[in-house]
Amino acid sequence: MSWRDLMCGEVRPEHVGQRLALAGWADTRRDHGGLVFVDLRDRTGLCQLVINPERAPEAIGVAHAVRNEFLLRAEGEVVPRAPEAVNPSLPTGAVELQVDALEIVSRAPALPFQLDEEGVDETLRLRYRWLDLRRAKMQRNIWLRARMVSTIRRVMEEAGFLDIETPILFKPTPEGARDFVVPSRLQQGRFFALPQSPQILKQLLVIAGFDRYYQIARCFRDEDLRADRVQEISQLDVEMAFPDREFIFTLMERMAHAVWLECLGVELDVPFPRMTWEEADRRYGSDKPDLRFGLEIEDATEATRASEFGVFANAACVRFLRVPQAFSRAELERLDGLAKEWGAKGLAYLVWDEAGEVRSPIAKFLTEEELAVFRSEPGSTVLFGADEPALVSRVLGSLRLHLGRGLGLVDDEAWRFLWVTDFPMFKWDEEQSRWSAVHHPFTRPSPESETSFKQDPAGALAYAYDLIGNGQELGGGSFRMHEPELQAGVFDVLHLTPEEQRAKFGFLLDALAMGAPPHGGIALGIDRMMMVLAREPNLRDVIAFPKNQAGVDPMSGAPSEVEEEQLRELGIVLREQPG
RNA sequence: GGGGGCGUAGUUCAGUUGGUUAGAACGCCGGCCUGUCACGCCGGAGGUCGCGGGUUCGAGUCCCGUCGCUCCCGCCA
Repeated sequence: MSWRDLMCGEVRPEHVGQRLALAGWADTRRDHGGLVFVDLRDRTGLCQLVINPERAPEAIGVAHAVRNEFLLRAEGEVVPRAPEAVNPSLPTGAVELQVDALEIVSRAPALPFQLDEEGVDETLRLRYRWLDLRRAKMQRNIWLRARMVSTIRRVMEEAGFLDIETPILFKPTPEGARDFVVPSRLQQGRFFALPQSPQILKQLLVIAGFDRYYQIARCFRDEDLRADRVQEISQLDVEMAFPDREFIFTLMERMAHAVWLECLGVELDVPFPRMTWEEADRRYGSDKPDLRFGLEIEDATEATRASEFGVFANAACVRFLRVPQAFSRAELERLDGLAKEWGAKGLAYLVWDEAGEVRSPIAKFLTEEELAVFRSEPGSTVLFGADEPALVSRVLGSLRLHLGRGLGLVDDEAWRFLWVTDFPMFKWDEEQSRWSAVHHPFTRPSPESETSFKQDPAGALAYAYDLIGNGQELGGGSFRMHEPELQAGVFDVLHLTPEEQRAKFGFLLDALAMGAPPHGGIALGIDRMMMVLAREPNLRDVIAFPKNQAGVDPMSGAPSEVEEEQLRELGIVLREQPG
């Protein structure tokens, strides 16, 4: 029998009467009335073995040696459990295996942590990842991930996309994240960079005539980590010639629909709604709005233009949130502190108490007409942002998320996807005092901005789109520039000199000049999508062997020092001895 | 680079205002009972309170430093 046949936990009522060989890790062992019971564990749960001394005398001796996490192999017959013995709240089910033969395949010491315990220190879990991965939740997540990837591949192949690999050892990219750098032994003093994304390569593939490319690509960014950010990710990378936005949206919707159906049996509503970046920013204060709850931002800039209250009258933008709770002074002070952390000068508010009366230090500055605009349900609070539009968006958007979660407004059962479109093309980089690309420097301006972006970078829109799921950015894409002059024009705005352009991606400019078709595509983060699908707040729990927040693998100890000989071969001298 | 939280038994945690021999649960070891399943009962082992320094008659507890983990900001085209 194959290993697959052996996996326990798959034993179901329809197997009654069948002879089976099962393998699994012992979860618990109990002796009772001369019988020995062993629970075997695997991904889907537990299966109980019953070892009867009359039926299998040798197996009793073996069973007595069994400890938790011993790997066992048992042969026997699947029998129904006496109805009165079936406790539906217990995981071992309505059938059990009457054992004829039992074998200890592999032994184990007492484990460094208990597999059924929640909240075990993550370093410990990562250090003994092979044990951690045996736990039901991790088994489920890794299985879901495999199904997701296989479904994605199926949908992409059916749509005629060709899976093409691109190099891991490549070249530093211009902007964006820090590169992981790899020294070259054969070319001493020179370095590869690991790709942050196969962006340029996939464009070259389409230019080369592979008009529908996809890849589940590893991407690397040497930036600080977060609960939802790791340095090494997988992304579904897609590019096509003669792109059509409707085609790409429909394809991605079909893909997400198939993944959710295949993995969870859930039917997503497609097509996904769409929203321009401007609308998302205005109504949700975010470019990745979480639509699982309301609490939309409202505008009062015009309504307070002539207000007695100078803060409102003089602000470029006045917006507000109606929160269905009358906050206390202490709560308002905490919120004020948060708003200041996010850059606000302060947080003006109106509290509508249970009697429908207003309580607020600013109420006396507002006219009856103005108050009428903000009148809300008794027992609610109106929170204001009054400043530059970008700042108001950021503060109210952050407040909205904070309050939506804190007040339990988020519908945890919901799946809310949407497309965000019409992003700005450039943003002003204060530190370097120059324009930088919002998306990436190969993103095409929208048709309306194509002729105006050089004169008006601030107003230029990109032919770009993001896919959002439950408030997480799942990925994004754009149409690219197949005209070298247009690409060069964007580089100009980004202040890349012609020399820099040549040095960094002359090969792309050359390719664009040799008969490039219109092209565009999208990239979706597999890990992020898994986080949403599995409803995991931590990306590391959907990755088999993740690194910790310091970028270290507690299991292997990577990154580690190398032999001096290796450094010599690479021509590398360390400035300081580590440690 | 910055801010918050945490660090006590194998694990998860408690530990009062600084005060006797640092506790619980689970796990582990031994025994008993028993168609049991979070089994039950009895017994046992197990601790450099992250590390270093300081204050004090006395520090798990207070102070300083340091290390590690985690969450967040910066950063992540």
